[in-house]
Amino acid sequence: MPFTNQTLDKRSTILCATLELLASQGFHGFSVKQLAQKAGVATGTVYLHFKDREDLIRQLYLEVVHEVGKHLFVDLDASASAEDQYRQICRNFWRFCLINHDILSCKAQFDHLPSDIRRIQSNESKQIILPLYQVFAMGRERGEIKHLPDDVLVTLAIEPFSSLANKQWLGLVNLDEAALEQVINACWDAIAQ
Amino acid sequence: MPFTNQTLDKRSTILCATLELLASQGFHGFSVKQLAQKAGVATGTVYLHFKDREDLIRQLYLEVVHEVGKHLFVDLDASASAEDQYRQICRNFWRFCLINHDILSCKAQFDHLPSDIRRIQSNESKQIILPLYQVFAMGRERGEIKHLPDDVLVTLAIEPFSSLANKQWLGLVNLDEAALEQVINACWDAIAQ
DNA sequence: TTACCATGAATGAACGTTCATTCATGGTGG
DNA sequence: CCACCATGAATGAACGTTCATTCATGGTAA
Repeated sequence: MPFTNQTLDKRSTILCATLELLASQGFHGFSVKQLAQKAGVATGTVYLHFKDREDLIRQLYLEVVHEVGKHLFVDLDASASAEDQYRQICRNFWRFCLINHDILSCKAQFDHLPSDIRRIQSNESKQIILPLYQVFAMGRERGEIKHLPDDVLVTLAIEPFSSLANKQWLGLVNLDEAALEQVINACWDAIAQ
Repeated sequence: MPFTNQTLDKRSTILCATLELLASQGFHGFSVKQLAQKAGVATGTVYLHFKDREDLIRQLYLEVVHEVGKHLFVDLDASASAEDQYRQICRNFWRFCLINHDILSCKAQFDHLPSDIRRIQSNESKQIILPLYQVFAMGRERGEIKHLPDDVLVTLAIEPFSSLANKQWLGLVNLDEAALEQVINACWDAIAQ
């Protein structure tokens, strides 16, 4: 269980500190020396667990993606309608983004890196959100969801929540439960047939 | 006229090279020496026009925001309905994102920096898209647009296009004119009352 | 000649990475 | 039960490199 600061093995401790440092200092302000200090280990220790700086960051990204995936599909009723399943995913994602802002911040930085230097295969994250695509497929088949490519549907129906969670963190918006449901309605309107 | 590689004054030449370098190498891979090489000037010349690295980058961001604003509202008929004006803005934004991918890439990197190190006031970008807020206000008054905060409307109705343009650049989607209109319809559905 | 822009070698700080060394640990022979 | 040793995780000083920034110098237009 990464990303909780209890007694962890060294590897998780280092990954956890990397997450916090990247989320607060950004890619550019991140240094291995600072990381070691934050993690409470020697600089050399980092290199016992990770090949180099790039390996460390790549492995963090994998953890981040898995962490998101782990929370997206909880309490999902596979027999429910596409709309109901989608709405539950939205609530899960929103709650996750609010609680784990560090993860959200890191993921946003990764995802908006120039494609030239982003060595991480996005296949990983595609794999993770497969259940979402199944919900979309079901909705399309039953004529409840517009016939748009999965990538477009994700943009219209999922990404707004991470953007809004970030704005909420910045204090630009403040969505309570009721407002969240309004936004979910709006997003459903966007993809509903 | 920045961002075009014709005979420019030194300042614009440097800003232009900064844009290209940031868009391709990212924040972390960017160095002043490399910039000087790309711009065809000596490293010292950079410091004749900009106080330091941070000043250079901050000024680039201002240029980027202005450039976006300059293209968002062209061919806009102020007497048209909120929906028609919104649709025109979407087309403008989409076309701009496709043509100026470097600017899009830079802006995305800026906008997803951790708030702690992002010294740039977002007041600037708020000011730039004021006409958009007026369209939203009009739509809300006439009961054509949902009663949601401006920031939420921007997320639902504008941001998807930059996200999709980026995906198009990555080859994940490929929207022709007809598909674009479908997406505009979907976004309008999201914000329409 | 003068004023000024442009240059790029020089500088010291900071970077990622390495590696000789330390030391808490657990197994083993007496 | 003790004394001894082998182990390898952890350390952090040191290394070579690269960074942002400076400034004495050279070139050019007026």
